[in-house]
Amino acid sequence: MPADRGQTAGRATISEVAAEAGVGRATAARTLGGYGHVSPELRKRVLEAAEKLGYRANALARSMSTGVSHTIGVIVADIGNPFFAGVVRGICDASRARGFDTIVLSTYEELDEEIAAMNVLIDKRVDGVVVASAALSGRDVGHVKEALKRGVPVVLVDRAVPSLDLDAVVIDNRDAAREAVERLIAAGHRRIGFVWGPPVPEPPATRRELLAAASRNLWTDGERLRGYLDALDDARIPFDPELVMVGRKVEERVTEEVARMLALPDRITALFCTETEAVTGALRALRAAGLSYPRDVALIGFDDSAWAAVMDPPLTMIEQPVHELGAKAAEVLLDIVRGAEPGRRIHTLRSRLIERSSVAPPPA
Amino acid sequence: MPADRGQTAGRATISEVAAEAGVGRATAARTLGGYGHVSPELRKRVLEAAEKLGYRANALARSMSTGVSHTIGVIVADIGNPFFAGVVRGICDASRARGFDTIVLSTYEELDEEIAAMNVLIDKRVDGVVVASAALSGRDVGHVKEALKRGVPVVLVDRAVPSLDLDAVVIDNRDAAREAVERLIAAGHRRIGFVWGPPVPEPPATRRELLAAASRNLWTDGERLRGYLDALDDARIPFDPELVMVGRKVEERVTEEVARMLALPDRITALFCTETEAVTGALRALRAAGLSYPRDVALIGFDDSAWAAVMDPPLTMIEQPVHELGAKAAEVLLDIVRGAEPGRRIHTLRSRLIERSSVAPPPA
DNA sequence: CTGTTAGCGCGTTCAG
DNA sequence: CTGAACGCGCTAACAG
Repeated sequence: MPADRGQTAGRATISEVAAEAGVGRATAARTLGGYGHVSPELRKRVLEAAEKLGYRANALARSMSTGVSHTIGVIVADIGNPFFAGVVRGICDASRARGFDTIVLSTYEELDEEIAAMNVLIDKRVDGVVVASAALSGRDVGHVKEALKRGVPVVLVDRAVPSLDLDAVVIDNRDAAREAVERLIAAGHRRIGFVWGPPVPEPPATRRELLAAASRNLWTDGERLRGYLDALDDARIPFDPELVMVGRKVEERVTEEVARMLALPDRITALFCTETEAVTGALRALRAAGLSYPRDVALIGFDDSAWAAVMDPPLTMIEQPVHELGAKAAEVLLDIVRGAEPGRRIHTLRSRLIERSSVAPPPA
Repeated sequence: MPADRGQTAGRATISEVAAEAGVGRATAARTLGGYGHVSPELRKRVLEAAEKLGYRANALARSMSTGVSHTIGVIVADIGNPFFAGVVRGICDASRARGFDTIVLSTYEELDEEIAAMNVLIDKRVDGVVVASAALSGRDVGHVKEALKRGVPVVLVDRAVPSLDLDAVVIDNRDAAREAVERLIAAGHRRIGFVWGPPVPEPPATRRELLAAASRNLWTDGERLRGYLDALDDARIPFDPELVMVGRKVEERVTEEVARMLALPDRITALFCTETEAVTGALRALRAAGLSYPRDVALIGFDDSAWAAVMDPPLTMIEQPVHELGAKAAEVLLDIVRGAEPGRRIHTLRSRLIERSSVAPPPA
C-alpha cells in the first residue's frame, strides 16, 4: 500500500516524471531545472510527462542542494504602518523583478522580536535580509553580527546603525528636519515645538540630556532632533526643553503634549512633527484648543500622503521616497547575494519638502 | 580539504553537534528537536555542544522530512495599500502567535500575477494560503483549485469568490454600502454619486449593463454597488448611470469623474466613495470646483483612517475591521492546517459607519 | 548527450 | 534509552 503521506495528491516528483518519460532522473532534472543539455527528443518526452503529471519543482529540496533559497527576509517595525508598507512594497517589487521572494516580519520596535525575527530568517536559510533596525548601541547588534557570521548578508534600510559597518539605504533625516525648521524660522517663528521625541518618562532638562536620551533610541528620531537643533542654532534661537515632546509615541500622547505646548505662557507658534501620527495628533490638539493653522500655528510634518494634500488648507510636508528606499535596499542586497563585495556605505536618497499652505508668519 | 561550500562559517549541523557531544546523531536530533526521550546526562552534553557550536536547526531540511514548513502564504493586491497592509498585519500577528511565518506576495489585481504567486507558494510548500483574490468567474479560479488539489488549504479574505466553495472572511460590503447611502438619503439627498465603479471604458447605459460589468470585476466593488442600488430602490430614487464613475481606478480619474458629476445640469449633492483614493480624489474635485462639504455636497467614504478624523470638518466614514479580518482569516486557515475540516462558509465581520460631520442636507 | 551515484540536513523506524 | 540506516526531492559530479 503506497504510503499516502499527507496529501500525495498531485505531488509528482522528478523521479516519477523521469519514469513516466522513460529516462533517468538526471535527464529529467536537467530539462526541468533548465540546466545542462538534453536532446530535443528526450526533452520533449520529459516536458510532456511533467505536464501530464502536473509536476512542480519542490523549492525546498532545490534549496537544500543548491544552498540558495531565492528568498530574502525583511524585518521592519510594523508592516501595518504606511511608511513601512511602502518600503516593503519597494523591496518586494525589486526583489521579485530579480526572481526573489520575500518574507516579512514585524518587530513593533521590540529588540527581542527583532532578534527572534533574525533567527527565523537564518533558520529558513534566506539568502539575505534587509532590516530597519531598532538597534543603536554596539551591544544591541549581536543578532546582526550573528547573521553576518553565518554568511547571511544584511543591508540596513531607513535607519543606519552607527556601530555597524554595513550598507544602509536612508534619507538625510537631519538635513530634512533642518530644512523644515528653517522654513518655519524664515516665516518668523521662534517658538517651534518638536513632536515625537524620545520616549523618556521625564522631560530632559538640558539639551545634553535630551541628546543622550535620543541616542538611546531610534536613529531617525535622533537625526531629526539634531536637524531641529541645527536650525535653531543657526538662527541663534535658544533651545527650550519645554518645546519637545517626550513620552510614548502614540497619537493620544501627541495630543496631550501639543496641548501643553499650546498652553505655555509663551506658547508655540509652529510645530514640527516627525511622523504621520504626530501630525494627526497635533491637528487634534489644535482643534481642541480652537486654534487653526496656519493662522494660529504653522505646521510641517514628515511623511507626505494623499490626505495631506487634500486637507484644508493643504499641509506642507516632507516626502520620503518610500518605494525607492525599499527598492534600492533590495538591489544593494541582491548585488551582494550575487557575489558583489558589500559596499559598507550609506546610500542617501533625497527627500523633498513639499510646500503647501500650512506655514504662515506667527500671529502678531 | 573540507569543501567550504558557500559560507560554511557558523553553519553547524546536527551531526557535528552529535560528534562534539560524543553521541549518535539521533540522540542529538531528539534533544534538539524536542521529541523522544534522552537521558539528562546526554541531553546536557548535547545542549552544551550545540551552544558551543552555535547550532541552529535548518528549517528547510526539517520541512523536507516532516512535510510541513510552518509558513503560510498571503496573496493580496498591494501590500503598500493601507487596507491590505492592515489585513496583512493581522495575518502576520495571528499566525506568528501560532508559530507560523508568513510570505506575502502582491498581485496588483493582475490575475496572471495571482497565478504566479500561487505557484511560488505551492513550490515553496507553504502549509496554506490566504488570498484576497481578484478572481470572480468559474474559469478564473483554476489556480486556487490547483492548490487545493495539491493539498494546500486556501482561505479567502476581504473578497468572497462565488464559484469557490471555501472559507472566506469578509465584511458585508453590500449592507455597509446600503447603510451609508441610506444615511445620505435620510439627509435629503437624491442625486448621489457612486465613486470607484467598474473599470469599463464606456459608461454603462443601463442598470443591467452596469451590474454585468461589475460582476466581471472585484467582488467588493460589485457588492458595494449593489448596496448603493438597494438603498436607491428602497427610496424609489431612479438610478442614473451618469452618477457612477467608470474608468481606471486612480485618484486622477476620480477627480475627473467627480468634476463631471458636479458639472451636470442636475448635479450631485452627495458622494459615496468606496475607497480611500476615491475620497481624496473627490475632495480634490470639490476644491477645484470651489465647493465645500458638507454644505455643497455631502460625503461618505470607505476605510476610515486617522486622517479622516482630523479633516475639517471630520469625515463620516465606514470603518473596516482590518486587523481582525486578517487575524480571523489566519486562524481559520491554521485550524484547517491543523486538521480541522474546512468550514466552507463565509465569516462576516462587522464594519461600522462612523458618523462625523461630512453629511448635511442638500443645498436649497 | 545520458544515466548512476553521492550528498544537502533532518526526522524516524528498527534493532541493540 | 541509544545509535545505525533510510528517505524526503533535488542538484551536481562522475562515468559511460
